[in-house]
Amino acid sequence: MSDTTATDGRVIGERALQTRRRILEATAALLRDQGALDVKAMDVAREVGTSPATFYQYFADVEDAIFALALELPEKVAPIQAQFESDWSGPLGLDLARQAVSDYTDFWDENAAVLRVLLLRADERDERFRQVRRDYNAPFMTAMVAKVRSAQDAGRIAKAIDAEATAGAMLAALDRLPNYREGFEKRGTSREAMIETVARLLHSSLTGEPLS
Amino acid sequence: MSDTTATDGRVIGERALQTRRRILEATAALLRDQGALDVKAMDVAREVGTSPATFYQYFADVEDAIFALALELPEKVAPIQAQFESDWSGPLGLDLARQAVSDYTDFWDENAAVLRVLLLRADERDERFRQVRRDYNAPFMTAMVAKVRSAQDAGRIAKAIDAEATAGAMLAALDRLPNYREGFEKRGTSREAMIETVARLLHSSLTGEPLS
DNA sequence: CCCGAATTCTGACACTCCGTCAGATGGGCG
DNA sequence: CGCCCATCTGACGGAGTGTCAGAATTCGGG
Repeated sequence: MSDTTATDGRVIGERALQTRRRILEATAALLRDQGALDVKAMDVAREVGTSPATFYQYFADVEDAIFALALELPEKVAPIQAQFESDWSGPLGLDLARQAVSDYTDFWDENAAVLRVLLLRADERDERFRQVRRDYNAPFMTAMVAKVRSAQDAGRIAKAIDAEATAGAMLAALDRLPNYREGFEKRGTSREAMIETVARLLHSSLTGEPLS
Repeated sequence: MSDTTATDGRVIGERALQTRRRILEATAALLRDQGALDVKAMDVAREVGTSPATFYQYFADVEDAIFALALELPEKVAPIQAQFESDWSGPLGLDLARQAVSDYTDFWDENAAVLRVLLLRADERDERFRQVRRDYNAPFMTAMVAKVRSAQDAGRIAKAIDAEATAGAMLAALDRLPNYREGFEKRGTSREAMIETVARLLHSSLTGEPLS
């Protein structure tokens, strides 16, 4: 694990680490409140109560600070990824799926602002955000692909189905649906109903067991 | 249908409409090439070969120009939405689903840059982008919800499934997967395989017919 | 064809933000 | 206490933002 450095490359000490951390927190807060297009380096500096020059001591620009926040996501999401590795076939499978979907939804709610930028910049083909997205997605994908493959071996899912594409589609649903939650709730679909449904879709699509 | 106006509210004529159009095209091009966070009003003006002041005559800022581009999407996507309204049950259903998924994927590939900002700003709770997202999504949602409901009435999908959430999950897959295409192709999943798989997932989840 | 009025465009400006220094500050250690 | 080095910042040139007043262009009527 490499040490944290300033923009000029030098390894930084304890006081600087704290400053850097405060800058990251302020960036995250502004991202939540104002959206990705409106966060200015100068706003962050003001929020932290420091000079703009200090911001540039630690980050090349605002995007670079958001990138640093994105780097912290794979680690935070690891326990949830682990839940996707258990065996979801059999009578308890749906319960496991439900728990996994619920936890992943919570995770999204807490980290939505950073996740949105991560996905946006990766979609826009920025190589370093892509790398983080890969690290973030890979454990989900691997686990879900394995489920589909084993359902295919058991003859419960057609061979014409592509395991990777199926896993990708399920991850897509998990990543976009939290963003639609508010709209759903306005139209009478509760959080619980959403989780229940997505869990069943996931469970059915990954294990090949019928939608009931 | 209301007339197009300048930022000061006056209705504009033919020459101005053309200028506005050129500004929009330049904005779309820069959005594709540089990503949402990097488009400057001045870049757009340079690209069009006009003074920055002209840009501000038609749009309050860059986001406003992107919003104008987003406003054109619902109309462009209408023919594809119509494809979701046909009956997908029976032996031809899967073919119809395949065609719909293929066309929607093409649409995404052509309009990805604007769609990404539309979704981002709507996710970030910007009210006017939300309104456009609603207009854009509603026909898809209505059509897909109807399919699920009728499959539920026929007993092929459990009542515990929420029709809206199912439709939302499928739309989520359709909206995010084009962004993963490149990564999939690098790992050996062709565009055709992806469309085939998503079509089957859609077909199965919306009609309740087995995944084979 | 020319003129005046309406429309469209832009130079110029004040302001804010960006990004980089050289040098000031300050906390820990001998 | 005083030195040293990590850390911070004032100050600056450059770029982007957003707004005018007035210049340029178009167009209809005479």
